[in-house]
Amino acid sequence: MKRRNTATKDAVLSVIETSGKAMSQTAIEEKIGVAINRATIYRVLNRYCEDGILHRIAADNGRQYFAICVKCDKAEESPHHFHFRCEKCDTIECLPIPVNFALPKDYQLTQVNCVLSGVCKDCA
Amino acid sequence: MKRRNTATKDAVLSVIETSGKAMSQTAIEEKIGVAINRATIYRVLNRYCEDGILHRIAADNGRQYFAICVKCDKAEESPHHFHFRCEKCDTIECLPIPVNFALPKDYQLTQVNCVLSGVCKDCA
DNA sequence: TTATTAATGCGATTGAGTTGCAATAATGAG
DNA sequence: CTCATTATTGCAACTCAATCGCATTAATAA
Repeated sequence: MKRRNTATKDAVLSVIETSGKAMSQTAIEEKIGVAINRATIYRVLNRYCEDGILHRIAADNGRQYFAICVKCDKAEESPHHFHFRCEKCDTIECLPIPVNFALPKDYQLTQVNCVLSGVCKDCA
Repeated sequence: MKRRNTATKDAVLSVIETSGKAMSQTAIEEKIGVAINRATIYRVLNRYCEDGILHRIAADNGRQYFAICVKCDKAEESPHHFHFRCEKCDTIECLPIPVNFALPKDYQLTQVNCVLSGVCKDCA
């Protein structure tokens, strides 16, 4: 299914880029300025994830956050990193800390989701 | 608020103990045999978490899982470990792999939630 | 045995995320 | 540029996990 360029898609990506952090649908809707339907935002986010533009973080508050990871397209040896969710400003940022582990024999890995929570340096 | 002993509480803990893994409310309700209200199960689970009997794992499928961690009461230096969620049998197990990281300056940590997903050794 | 109040069941509610469907609009062909 | 195709959007309804209010039940201590 070929993608089309729309103002909505650009606006969503732009808001996330500007924030420099991972954002939830709610946060995006608040910051985006124009009125965009909730379902549309989710669809845009999901498409970006499919296309490898964004990555999805499942936070311990049960919500999904979406981030542009600069490392994603660089084919690094350690694509998995920790995330930090600030309970005060409700944002998630990608920490430059690789996640290291040795999975036991016969386990097959498809997803890594590591989120540390607390108060970030800006809110401390 | 003083706790009271009830058959429900014992049954919930027993099911989790028997499974040896982390379980969701749904899984507990299925396995427990007797009919216990959904809200009650959640309340029991939340109370056990408050009391330090269980710990809560927020999985990347958006659901909560509850586990008895044998290490919880041993005051280890590394209480945080990885969890593995099997996408086939829908269980989560605590892996004996410590989570190591050095949080940047001025960050305050309150929660660690690390979940690896894929197929476990029993389902491979 | 009785009073206190924690625990439970039920139904309603919240909140995140998804889906069906009709309307709109981006793109490529002519 | 015009038109047809179909991706995208908005809206409303819906699913699912989890919570909450309230009346009822039952564990505990006096």
